[in-house]
Amino acid sequence: MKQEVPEIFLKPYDSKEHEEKLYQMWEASGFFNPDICVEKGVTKPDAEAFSIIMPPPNANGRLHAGHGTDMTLKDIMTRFHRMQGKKTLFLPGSDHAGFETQGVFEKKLQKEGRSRFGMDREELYQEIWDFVQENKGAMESDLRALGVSCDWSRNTFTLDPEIVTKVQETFVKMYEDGLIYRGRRSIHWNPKFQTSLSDIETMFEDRKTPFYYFKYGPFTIGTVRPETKFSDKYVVVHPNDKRYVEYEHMQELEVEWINGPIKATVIKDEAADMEKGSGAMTITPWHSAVDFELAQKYNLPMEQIIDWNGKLLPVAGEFAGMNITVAREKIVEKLKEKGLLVEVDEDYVNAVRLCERTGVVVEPQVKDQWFVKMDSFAQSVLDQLASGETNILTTTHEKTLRHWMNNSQDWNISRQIVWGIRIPAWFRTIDGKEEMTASLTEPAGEGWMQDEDTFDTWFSSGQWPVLTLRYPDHQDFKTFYPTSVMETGADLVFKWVPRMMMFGKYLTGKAPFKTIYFHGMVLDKHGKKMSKSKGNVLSPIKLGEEFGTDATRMAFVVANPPGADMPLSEDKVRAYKKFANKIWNISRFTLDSVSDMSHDSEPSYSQRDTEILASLADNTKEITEDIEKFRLHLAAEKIYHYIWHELADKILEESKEVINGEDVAAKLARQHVLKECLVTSLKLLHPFMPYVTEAVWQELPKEIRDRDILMVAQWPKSSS
RNA sequence: GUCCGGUUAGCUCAGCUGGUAGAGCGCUACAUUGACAUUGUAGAGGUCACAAGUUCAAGUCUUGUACCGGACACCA
Repeated sequence: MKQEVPEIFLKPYDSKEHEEKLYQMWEASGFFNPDICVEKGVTKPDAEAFSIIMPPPNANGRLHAGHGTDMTLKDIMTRFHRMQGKKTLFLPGSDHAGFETQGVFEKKLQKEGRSRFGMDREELYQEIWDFVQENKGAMESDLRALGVSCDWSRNTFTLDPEIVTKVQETFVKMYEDGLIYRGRRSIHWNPKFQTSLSDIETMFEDRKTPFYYFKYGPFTIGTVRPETKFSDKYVVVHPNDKRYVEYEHMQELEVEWINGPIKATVIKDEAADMEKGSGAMTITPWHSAVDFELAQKYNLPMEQIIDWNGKLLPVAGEFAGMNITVAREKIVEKLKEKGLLVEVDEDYVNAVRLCERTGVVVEPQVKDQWFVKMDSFAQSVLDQLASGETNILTTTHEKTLRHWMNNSQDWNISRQIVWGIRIPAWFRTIDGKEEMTASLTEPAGEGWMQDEDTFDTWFSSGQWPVLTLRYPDHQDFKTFYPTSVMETGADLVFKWVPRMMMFGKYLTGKAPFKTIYFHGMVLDKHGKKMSKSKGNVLSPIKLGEEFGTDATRMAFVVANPPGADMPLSEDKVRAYKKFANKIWNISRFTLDSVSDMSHDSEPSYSQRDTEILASLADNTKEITEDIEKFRLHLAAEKIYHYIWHELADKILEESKEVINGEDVAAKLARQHVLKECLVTSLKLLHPFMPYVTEAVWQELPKEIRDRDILMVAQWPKSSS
């Protein structure tokens, strides 16, 4: 009985016609959820687990090319393992992205002529919450458009009440375990956004800054920051510096300085670099991390010169109240008038520390903050790598991470912003004595005030695998922890990844993931960084609309090995759009060729038939292995190559003769072969190009498909 | 300064455990009522930076050279 080939195949594949419908079908089927897969019998109850956690995309923006790679790679692995019959969970979530979001929101306020200062804490929080909810919805619809097969029923937000409580509990536990301390230390201060930052939230930028040499008593000192020098009462020289042998350690001298004579003390310490300038420097402990350490070493007094807004304090005398950028020139002018300016190096290039998110110049300040002791945690991360409990696919990133862990600093986790999880610490002063404690609820007794600060965003996202799987009691935690793979951007190698490793091990005793897969950055077709200002940004959503999501996904994975940056061009995406259409036409041809085939008859294969099936099995084996071993870029290329240059170019071409020939037995055998090639190819390609393969699958006669939905069909066996 | 990379077709890049090289774009020719104009088919194009070594065999492993680049650190 001849079956008509569905009409839909008569025109080229139109992604727009299918994608949304198919996603809705998948979602409605419930098969994104591993529990439902078990319930409905597509996964065995005792099947092995495969789990992957979505790095929470920030809830303040849309999906960009980086996310495109990220989500595509994860979804490929998810779909593959699901088809292999594993209990497969891809768990979605989003991150409140503390300071970053508040920064974005404050810019919005600025545009509206408003400011967060003076706003009520609750009111501000609520406004940001609403702002984020909107963006969060947009982000989630972007993920759906990309065909991401994650389990939306488990969608988690870092500010869900349950998560907030868990994060606070971790703080209390760490406080009680002595892993967190309150310290008065030199921190990075963002004067515009009024918060402290951790090292990794800052970056350096080379700027041409005049380098001034001033006369300081008998010394010549060099500086790029005269505005901090008002109360510099200590001059440091190297103990071996022959120029200064006549001065002794702690010797006092009277020197003429900015606002008149002061008493200066000589410090001899190896921190002074004899090669640099005159070899003598004065120190400003409050506004320099290096100076701060020296001051601590010798127990020197510290004085704040610049206030929290970047203006000079009364210690600056006539310059008090001035913004430091304005004050600098005036101070230099005054020193020049006093004859204390020796020389100016106008070509000096200085590395200025900036806030990574906002570009604001960061001011070192001394402040009481919460710090995580990193020694034991850094060791824990190193141990996880050394023992092989966690394996990083790319050795170069493993080296980077090791290097970072061997040089880790204590981590400042307090932020002076409201958008985040409030630190559950309490302070009070009783009889002039300060007390503090950590507790989820207000401690007993009078006068306790909760810390106003919130956690650094990485403090919560660092616990993500543990939090999303509902440690410690939930069944998800028992089934899916440790997660199988952490696939994320290489830029997170020392931001997010080690924090998850330290928290995961600390809280559960087990590393949070077995394998770490880093992908690189998506660059433009010339290998340049994508940026809005250059106008070379490619949006995965727009590419999907123009060329189809399948084509976009293929472009993100082919020739994109772990760890390396990848240039992306529209041409590349367009090429895979052609491929989607090729699948469409192969399917049409095959369905037409097998339309009068008898499915229950036993074929008698020719030698060539056997060869074709053997080659199919070989390809299946290689592609399966490539995916299992995280060589997704090779698997994608192989399936592409097989379908186009073997199946279409050779097998289909040579089959025309057999199908149209007189030999009924040979025709029947070849029909079985073609059917097998099509079904297997669709399955192999499905993780990469889910839409077009599913669209074809839905048109296949029931006799030749093992499940109604390709997404949960059984992965082909590689041995024939 | 410390630590990492890279050098393969005109361009941008793949190439897993060593077996004389691949993709996309570009280029050339042919093909349009028989799966495919949202094109297809065929083809040209590479002493795999250089040198030495290991090996029966090196783009692939080792060492060195040259030239590019990245990350981190540094505000005297």
